[in-house]
Amino acid sequence: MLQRILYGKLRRGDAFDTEGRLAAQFGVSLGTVRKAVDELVAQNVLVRHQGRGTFIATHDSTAAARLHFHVVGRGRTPGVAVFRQAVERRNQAGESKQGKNLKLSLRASVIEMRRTKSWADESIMFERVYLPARLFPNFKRRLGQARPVLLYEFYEQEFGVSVMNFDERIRAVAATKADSELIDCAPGCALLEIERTAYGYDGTPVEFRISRCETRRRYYLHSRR
Amino acid sequence: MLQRILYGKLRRGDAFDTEGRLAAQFGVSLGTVRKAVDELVAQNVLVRHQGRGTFIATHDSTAAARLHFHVVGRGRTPGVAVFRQAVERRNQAGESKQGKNLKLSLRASVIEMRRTKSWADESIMFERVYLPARLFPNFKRRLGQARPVLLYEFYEQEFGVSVMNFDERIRAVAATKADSELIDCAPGCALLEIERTAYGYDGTPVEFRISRCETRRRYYLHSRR
DNA sequence: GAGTGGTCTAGACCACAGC
DNA sequence: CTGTGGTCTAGACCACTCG
Repeated sequence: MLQRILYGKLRRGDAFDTEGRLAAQFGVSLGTVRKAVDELVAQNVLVRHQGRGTFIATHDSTAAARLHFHVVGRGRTPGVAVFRQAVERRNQAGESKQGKNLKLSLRASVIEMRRTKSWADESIMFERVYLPARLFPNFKRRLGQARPVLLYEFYEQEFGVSVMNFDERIRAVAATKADSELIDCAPGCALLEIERTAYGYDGTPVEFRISRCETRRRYYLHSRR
Repeated sequence: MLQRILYGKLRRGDAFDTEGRLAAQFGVSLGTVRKAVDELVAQNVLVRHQGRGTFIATHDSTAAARLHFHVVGRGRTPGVAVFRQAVERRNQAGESKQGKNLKLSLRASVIEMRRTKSWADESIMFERVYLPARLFPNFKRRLGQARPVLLYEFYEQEFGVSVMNFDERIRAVAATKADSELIDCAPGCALLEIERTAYGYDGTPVEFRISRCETRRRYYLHSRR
């Protein structure tokens, strides 16, 4: 019910309607509206601020970043920086793993982005990111020289694409020679491979990403508390 | 508020009080009770069944197992079996990693269990499990010849210890020679190392576990949907 | 049919933010 | 001071389960 409003015109971060107004608009009681809003808050769609109002959640908050950023340093705080970033466009979605994971039709076009991440002068991660071109028009031009670390914030601000959920499939793999040139590790050393599919409001895949990460001084954290 | 009742006498799986009765007992209205119960349901403490009543959640349900079992096969369904299991008791908690993770005092005693898991005739996982002996009296005797696959179900039924939450820290490591004798893989091959701390109702650590897992035909799944 | 949870209503009062 | 969300109340009616 409330999802309809989100699809409409509102941008993330905007104030949402008052609970009282919503009750009137939908012709239901306040308690019912509160329950519906509660559910959307639980799904990180809305954020409440007592005395101020209800707002549409954004990705720039540290809380949201924590939901999507799972590799953390052992001990000291991380100093993340993006090292290298290259963008390419492909028209071959169809049979590839990326196309399947993004649930694209055979000839839909896909944007590919490669980047490495550094952590305190050490190159620790190599990522390949795939996006359905349909959702990200003029991607290369809009990216320009910017090298955003938080991609989801960038997607949201530039394209209105919000990541709500994800699946991650994690494996241990041996570094290839190519890996060892991009990540500070010897060929054959153990790397974490994280394959992620990210989904939007409506459950459509909006990003597919494969990351390889060196984990001698960091780890992937999965917490349920 | 309702936690108090759980600490009391009720066993898991038991029927819980009626919402109406709870409202009367606590001197609050039905709506308030419903909200409180909602929260406990969200935390997997209670389960509602319309028309039957509210029950204390158990670990034997497949849903609960899915919350705690993250390594899944690629494609076909898994046939899990426990291969080997050894129990040992130690009186040295203190300075060890296990002791720290279980937040034990220096001289508290710790139970150690080692086991391997097989999946379709292939040995794929080696686990070391550490338990605070205080919570698991007569562990070795009570285990007897049983080799439970679902340890959490066993903890719950035999000791009344319930796992509610966890942290998992995941790394990629190279198999040692010892690993390769327990897991079907060559020395040096990449393994997933999963370090888990499990917590009870009150947030106390009740189990610490280190697993090494071969991931050529399976992966660790982390899903937020 | 009696008892349970599931959903909803139309109010009340409080805590907090911002002018 | 006004408007917002936060919490609570005391009912109502429905859907489901089980004897």
